Amino acid sequence: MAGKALNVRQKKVDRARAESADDRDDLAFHIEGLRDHAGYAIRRAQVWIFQDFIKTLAPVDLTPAQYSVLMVTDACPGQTQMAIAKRLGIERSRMVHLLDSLEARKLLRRTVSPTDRRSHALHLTTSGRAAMAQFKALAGAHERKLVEKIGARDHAQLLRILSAFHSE
Amino acid sequence: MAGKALNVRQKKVDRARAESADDRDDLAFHIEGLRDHAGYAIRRAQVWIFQDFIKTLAPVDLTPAQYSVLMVTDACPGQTQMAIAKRLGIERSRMVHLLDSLEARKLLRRTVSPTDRRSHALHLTTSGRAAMAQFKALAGAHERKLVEKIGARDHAQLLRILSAFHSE
DNA sequence: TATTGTTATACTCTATAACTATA
DNA sequence: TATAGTTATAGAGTATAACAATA
Repeated sequence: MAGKALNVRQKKVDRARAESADDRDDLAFHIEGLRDHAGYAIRRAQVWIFQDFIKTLAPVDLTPAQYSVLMVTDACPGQTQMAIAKRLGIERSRMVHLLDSLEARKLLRRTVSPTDRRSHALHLTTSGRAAMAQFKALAGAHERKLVEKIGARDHAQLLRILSAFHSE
Repeated sequence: MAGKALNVRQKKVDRARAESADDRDDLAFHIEGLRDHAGYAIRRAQVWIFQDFIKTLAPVDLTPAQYSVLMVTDACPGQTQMAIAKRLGIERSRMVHLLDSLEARKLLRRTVSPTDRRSHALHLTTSGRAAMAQFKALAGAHERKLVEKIGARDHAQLLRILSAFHSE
């Protein structure tokens, strides 16, 4: 690579940083400055996980966001758009389009709340509830691929550590 | 110019903070179906971490992506755009705009490589190198806030677990 | 022919503001 | 007045494709 000579010169200038950079790949080693930043690591992880989720659920054409709305609606029917949007950290204007797509596919429907006619209560349709079995199976297959990649023990650790962010 | 983007980002952060600790209704329990999905957990974590990074580095108006490019260029000067983009998982067309912004601020400069005149070698400017001390200090302050939130032990565990994604 | 950097387009997601219909 | 849902717009980020200069 073109940067090798320059890198050697840099080692002389900054001996402390270059001490163990001998025959390892330049960039691979020098990314070390970012290795202590969880933000960088978590971005790489999210890219991998979301890409695998989308790929695994391609047969049913569901994104992570769509799946999360279906899961919460299935588990807790009758909630309003706003309640679910807040809970999942989805903007309410974004939620409109998300629900439009799910309603167009007859997986979910909005009904005007009898107690507050401004609100829309959300319910899965009969076919939506039936489809959840396949959705969950595919999501489970995705999660198992992640377990395969990082190991069951670290997977459990990861979920435990990240649970600190659920209520933010 | 840069101040506008900064202001917008800051508003986002302030609003997120203001609404953070409000609603613990029955949805909190029913989110359980997503509890076993690392993708959901990791998205929530990334939102928190990136918002805190942006807020903490607001005085110098640097995004996580800009910071990562500066860090790698500082540690390993003379690399080409493509080499750094590949390493950081940034699209090469996106990298063009990132470098435009950093070059406009005189933090970094592109020079035509003498060995391959298609390539641009990247170096920090003198003022860019000098500014890195403050950037690193602020990024360190951000990371300490994360350590405060999840604990030093889990922070170390998190970095170790997520390192599995660095080479993907 | 292949690659580097660049430009352009389309699409997704986020943030914001305005509008309506209710409350 | 305030809130739920909707619509519209602007800003980032991502994914592609095409192009010129160079290898």
